[in-house]
Amino acid sequence: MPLRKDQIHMTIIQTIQEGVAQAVKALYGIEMPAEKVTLTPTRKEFEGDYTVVVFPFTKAARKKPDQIGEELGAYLADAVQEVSGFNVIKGFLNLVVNDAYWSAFLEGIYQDKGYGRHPANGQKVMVEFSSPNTNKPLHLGHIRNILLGWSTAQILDAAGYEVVKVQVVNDRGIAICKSMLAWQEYGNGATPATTGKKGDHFVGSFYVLFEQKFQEEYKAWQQSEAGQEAFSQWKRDEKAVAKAEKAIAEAARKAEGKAEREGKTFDPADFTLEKHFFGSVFKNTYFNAHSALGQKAKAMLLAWEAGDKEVLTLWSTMNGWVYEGFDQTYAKLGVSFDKLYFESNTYLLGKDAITEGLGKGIFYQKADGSVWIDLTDAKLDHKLVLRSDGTSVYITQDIGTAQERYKDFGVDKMVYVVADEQDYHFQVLFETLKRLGEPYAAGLHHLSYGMVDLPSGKMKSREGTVVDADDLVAEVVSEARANAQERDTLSALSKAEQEEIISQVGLSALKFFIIKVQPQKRMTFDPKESVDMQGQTGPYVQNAYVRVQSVLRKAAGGVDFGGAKAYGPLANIERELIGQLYAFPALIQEAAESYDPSGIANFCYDLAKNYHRFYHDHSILNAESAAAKSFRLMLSQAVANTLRTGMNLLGIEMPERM
RNA sequence: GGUCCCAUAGCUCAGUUGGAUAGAGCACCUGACUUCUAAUCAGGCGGUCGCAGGUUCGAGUCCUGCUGGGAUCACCA
Repeated sequence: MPLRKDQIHMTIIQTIQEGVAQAVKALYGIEMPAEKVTLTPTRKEFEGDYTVVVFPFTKAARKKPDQIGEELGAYLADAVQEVSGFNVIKGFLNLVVNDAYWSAFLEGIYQDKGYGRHPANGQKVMVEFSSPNTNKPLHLGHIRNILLGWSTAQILDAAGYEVVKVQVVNDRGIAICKSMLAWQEYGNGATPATTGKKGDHFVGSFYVLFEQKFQEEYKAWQQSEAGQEAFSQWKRDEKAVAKAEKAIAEAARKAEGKAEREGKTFDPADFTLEKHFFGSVFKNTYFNAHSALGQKAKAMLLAWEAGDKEVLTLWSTMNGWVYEGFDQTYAKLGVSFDKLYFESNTYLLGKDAITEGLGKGIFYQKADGSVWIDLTDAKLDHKLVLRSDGTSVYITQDIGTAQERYKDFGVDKMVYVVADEQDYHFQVLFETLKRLGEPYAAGLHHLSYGMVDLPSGKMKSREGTVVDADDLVAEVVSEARANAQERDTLSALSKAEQEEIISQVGLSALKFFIIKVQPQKRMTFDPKESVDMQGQTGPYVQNAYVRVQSVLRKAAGGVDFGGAKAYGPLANIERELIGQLYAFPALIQEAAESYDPSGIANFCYDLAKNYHRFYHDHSILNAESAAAKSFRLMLSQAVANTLRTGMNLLGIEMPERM
């Protein structure tokens, strides 16, 4: 009788742990809870499935590890039905689980395409990701964000949560005004349609144009009397200069070290007081107080806030172009959202919460009218939540938006996928929401991730080293196309089917490359490696799945799983594969709890790797017996199901052939 | 100056609650397609797990200090 799935999963490890706890009590009089027994998967080079570490018992038992191992092993082999054998090596007790147990397990799951997924747990979670600004197209950094957000959402779904996927569109502010202004001044009425450009790229080009014009203006001003006067006036502030000199020396030291490591030239002329002053100290002041373009952009922002009709029309037109572009990119990446929050609707939210919190003494007001929260007892700082003129800041908005979302969906948890430069912001936000007594406060999580670097260093928009999302997708897909043409395995299919597969393969290379790295780590993105399709890559995993599909097709009419029971003994690689399948549901749970999809990616790779080896070493359709054939087909089917589920959790689709 | 993140092979990365001789891929070298798809498999080469202490039967993993890299500490978002 096949065991029920949920029964079979979590039990063998627990069964052994119980057995060990019982054994040490009977043999040595040691009382110990079963879950404290250290049980690890047996290393490949030894025989066995699970290993009991016996060192912890040496003291109480007053015996040598090897002897304890022998005694425990004998006890377990006798007392635990599933344990069919054991060996002791250097104080480690390796236990062999009998074939019948594994066969029954496999038979219980191989038909289940959703194997590994958990039943609904009644909880609701919101995942926020992507959240772009509308002034320029998506780039590589957004791709990491989107892939993390999407896969986390899929994983939470598989772990039993009801998931709501949202993004906040940062559609207002000075940035979009810059694009609008540049279009108004230099656009001559051009549109994405008249230029044949994708909408987000079109608008982004005007943002770049604004920055160019601004830089021209600023450079000229720096040489002017007013500019030099500002500089020399600042130089009289000894404290500021001393601080700047320190910062410059530090920056120069780092740049020099870096140049040396990478064999590049180091130019000390880049680290002068004047460059530092105009580059970082004074730039905002210039934009706000001196720049003609800055004045115009700010005037446009004010007009927008005042509801100026003409400005609003231009704003919604240009944002509309951007959304068309974003939608195409999202569609290509295969992601979607359940709800969009627009900053233009939410930027005024949160004030009520501040007023309310002020009444409760959670916030305090300074003489100038500004409102603050004191978080020093939470090892944070004092934080402004309302300006002295009564207007909101970023965090005010986030408080209001969180409340709004809770009203909309009543979620138990909220996950924010945002780069690690905002770690502090989210600490403050979550602590504040906690003090406000929000019902979801315990379920807040910032899925923080490291920046994406290029082999040449940081991406810098000013230096034009930003990797565009659309270009990147096009590149991996065209690489996949070239590979497919060379291999010529798809020629029997229609053009549309071929293109779909090519896109699936190319995207899997890109997605897998990014998602296999743990979120909190900075990662180096080498474009050359990202299009690799051999080795530890998405296509490698897809290929294992495709091999199964091919075998199943070839066995058509002759697929018979019925004889599997009679098969035995299992080969090591077969046991190993089943052991991996066995661990999958718990892995999903773990990935959900840690909000980290990278483990799923590495699992898929390991499973595919073992399957490739199995496939190479053992014939399936021409197996030595009918029983072996049935069993291996069953195993192949189960591996394919698991690979597909696992890769889908990463947002990667599996082709039937490639 | 305060706080946070990161450091494992030439490069990119894994490494379960602390467990055996620290693993993959790429690159480089050698071999395997008459055989279910070679986007594959097998073998070789490659390590002071940043440094120094500490806890432990046992430390890449936990604690402390240091070094290096990154971020952050706005009435910006």
